[in-house]
Amino acid sequence: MIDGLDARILELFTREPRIGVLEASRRLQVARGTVQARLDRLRDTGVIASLAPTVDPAALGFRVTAFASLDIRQGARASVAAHLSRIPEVLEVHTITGQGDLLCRIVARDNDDLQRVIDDLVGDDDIVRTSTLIALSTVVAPRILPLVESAATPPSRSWSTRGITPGESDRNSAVVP
Amino acid sequence: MIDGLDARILELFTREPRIGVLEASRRLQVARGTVQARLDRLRDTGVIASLAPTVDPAALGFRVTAFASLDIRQGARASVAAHLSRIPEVLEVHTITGQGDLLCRIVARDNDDLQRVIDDLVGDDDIVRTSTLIALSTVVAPRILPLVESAATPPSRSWSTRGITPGESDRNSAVVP
DNA sequence: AACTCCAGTGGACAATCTGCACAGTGGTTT
DNA sequence: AAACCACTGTGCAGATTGTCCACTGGAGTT
Repeated sequence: MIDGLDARILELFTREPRIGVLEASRRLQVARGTVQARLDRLRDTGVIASLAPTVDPAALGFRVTAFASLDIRQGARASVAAHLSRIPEVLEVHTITGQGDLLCRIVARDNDDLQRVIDDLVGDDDIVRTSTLIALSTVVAPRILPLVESAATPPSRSWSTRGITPGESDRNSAVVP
Repeated sequence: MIDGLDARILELFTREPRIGVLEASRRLQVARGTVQARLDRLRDTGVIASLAPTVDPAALGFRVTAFASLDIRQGARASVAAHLSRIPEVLEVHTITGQGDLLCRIVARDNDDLQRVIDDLVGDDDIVRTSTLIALSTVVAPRILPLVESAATPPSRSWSTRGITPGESDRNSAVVP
């Protein structure tokens, strides 16, 4: 899906988001248009899902993160989903295999507040049982770069054979106006 | 921590990241400097944790998401953490309460590939037991705006009393040069 | 009541960047 | 061989950014 240059672009923009296309092209030793085209394609293909700023719930005062596993009544998935999406502290919900039916990522201001959120959570009669795991500390913070690099493995791809290796940028003769 | 204007700024930049400070100030009916100052402060206070592009693992070919709960040997947390951070498919790890000791968010190319990732995962002898939950579907996609809105305390705060209500922007007389 | 503090306003400036276009090059594919 | 495609280097107009400035008005303080 992506090649080494894409990975380097993603890495650069992840580390220094405000860098801009022009400066990025300088750092990567490629033409500005190339970086621009790559970025456009990365957005078009969905690799770059969003350019939205990442908001830290902790900085908003929600210092507790927890994962709640919910057992729900058969066929009530949709209604439970609607219920959950109405709770702001529910950041993410997945259907999962295993004992539980749903796994929610939730936040709260503190442990007492977490109780309130959980009470909100289980306010739906279609939720049969819940089990909550409180995140005590973050061992590996959310990251994506290692995966990006591992996804870029093949040094060359059909739609991008050149521009991978740094230092070959001025091989073309310049266009004389 | 944040007020209504901050929330509206975050919402605007989340929905339309490429909007720019100038256009944002027009939409929000406030002075450009205000938006700029708010954004600076949101970054300084950590509310905006990052401006990095959000990369979608699925678009990189990692279509399977799973959560792995790991029981680890006493006191081996640090070494296990190091082990986990060496695996690119491990996107996030938390220490948790409850039966397991660690909760990992992992991705893989497909179900077979997930087995490989899990094998990598349990390659550490300090990991005693694992239990994996595969995410079958996303019921509520990762989101933050509802929380932002709920965090936006009453219309006024100590360091931001004005500029909340639209339509009052041109109340001040202009500075005549 | 007078005063200070602070966030917001409207404006101005230079410097920079973006979006877009173009022709030429060279590797790959048909 | 011809077509195709990605990349390069370049140019340009328009827009935006970063950073000043002086002033206004509300809130809290002395």
